[in-house]
Amino acid sequence: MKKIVIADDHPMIRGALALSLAATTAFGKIEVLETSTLAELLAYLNDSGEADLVLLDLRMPGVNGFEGLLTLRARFPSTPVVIISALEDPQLVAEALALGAAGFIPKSTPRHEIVRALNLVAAGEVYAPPHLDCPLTSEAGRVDAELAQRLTSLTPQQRRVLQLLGTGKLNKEIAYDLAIAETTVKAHVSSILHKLNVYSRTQAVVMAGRLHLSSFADIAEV
Amino acid sequence: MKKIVIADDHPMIRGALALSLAATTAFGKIEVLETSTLAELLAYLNDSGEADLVLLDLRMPGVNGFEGLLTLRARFPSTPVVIISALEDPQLVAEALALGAAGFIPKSTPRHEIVRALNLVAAGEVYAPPHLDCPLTSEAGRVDAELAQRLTSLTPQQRRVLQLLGTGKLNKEIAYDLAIAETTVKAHVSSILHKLNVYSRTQAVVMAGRLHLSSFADIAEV
DNA sequence: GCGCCAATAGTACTTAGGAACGAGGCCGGA
DNA sequence: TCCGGCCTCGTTCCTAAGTACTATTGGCGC
Repeated sequence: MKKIVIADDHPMIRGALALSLAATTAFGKIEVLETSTLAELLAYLNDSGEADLVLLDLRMPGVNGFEGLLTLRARFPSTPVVIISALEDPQLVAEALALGAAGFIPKSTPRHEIVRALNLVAAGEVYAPPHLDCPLTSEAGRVDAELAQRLTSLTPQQRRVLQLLGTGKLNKEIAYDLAIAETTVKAHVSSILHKLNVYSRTQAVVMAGRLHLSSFADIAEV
Repeated sequence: MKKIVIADDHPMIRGALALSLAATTAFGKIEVLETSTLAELLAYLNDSGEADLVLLDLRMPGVNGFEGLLTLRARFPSTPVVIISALEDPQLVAEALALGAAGFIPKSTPRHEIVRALNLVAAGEVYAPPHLDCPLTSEAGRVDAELAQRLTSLTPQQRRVLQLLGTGKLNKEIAYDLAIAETTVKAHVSSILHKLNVYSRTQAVVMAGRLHLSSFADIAEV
């Protein structure tokens, strides 16, 4: 019995995805749960242990970018996450996959294709929309792709630290939040700075912040 | 002879605005210049002194949010800046005006209304799209409005410092860039932190970064 | 068992950040 | 003319940040 969680603030989308899941054979017997906020999703995973798959909307109340994906990858590294999104910017897809998403399914994808995608993911493969031309080499996304590359080189705990860094917290506060010593936080921060090739926490925050939102800003203008 | 600069990366828009300017009587005799990048605009203003009006597109290559407006307000506080934008989110308008824009003209505005808006601005008034309902009280924009309010309380030099802070620069680097002593930079940073009601440069950067991009992210999802 | 790596944590050290003073110059408004 | 705000710069002091080591633990693959 596989546990699959759908996280999307739009009930209609959740319903459609649940239908597609029901039509997917590769998972065998499945149990589908739905949540409408990131907090709800995290609370559930914390209580009931890791799920076997998470379908995550990129845009949820209170979470604009890849924060949700990053959080999930950090706290539950072994749980595959498929990104669901109304947007299908190649750069966005590239970043999502670089950040460890197991797939990227635009909401405009036809049902049968969604089923095919889910079967792929169930088999451990990575799914990307086929009509997007080689996303990783798109010229505009090169910088972000490299940035995403660097972010993926972070360990789960380091991602947690980076996330808290992004809220402007002090090392001491981060240590308290993660229940570890401040020296350990410093060790993580040093490692993060090296991996991101910057020399101050502020620069690290700027880089991370860019990834969270830049993709949206770039396509906001019609 | 009034000097007016149009900054927009789209030639068609520039042309349309130039036409509207030609039909505007309140400025008297005018000289219209066009630039397609923010850097070009700044270079021109640096060389030839302040203009009498700048029409600035919100979305230019390399500048996603209010960075251009902030920069202009910081370096040339007495030059009125009218924001041109394809977007007309009330919150966006509120923020732009709070940041000192002399007006906000959506690209969908009909020609005669643009002329009316420019006449208003020429008379020292502030123009906002009339069909947007009391932008400053929109519930979702309250936080950002307050934030914008705080940012406007910064002095021009402090805005310059904040902008450099936003790139992750050290105090020493900021001092070098602005050709002032590091102690002076520290004084500015301290003042900025007080005004923004935060206690570290990183938090200040996060706040500023939120304003630059949040509006775009909030409306990116259709 | 052995080696690798993430995570933890410690010590010692240097530098950056920031607060809290004071103080002088400049400029525009009352 | 005086006052106040902005910008400048200095001193002193404390804390936060970051580096450079070392070391232990536990998991995971060979």
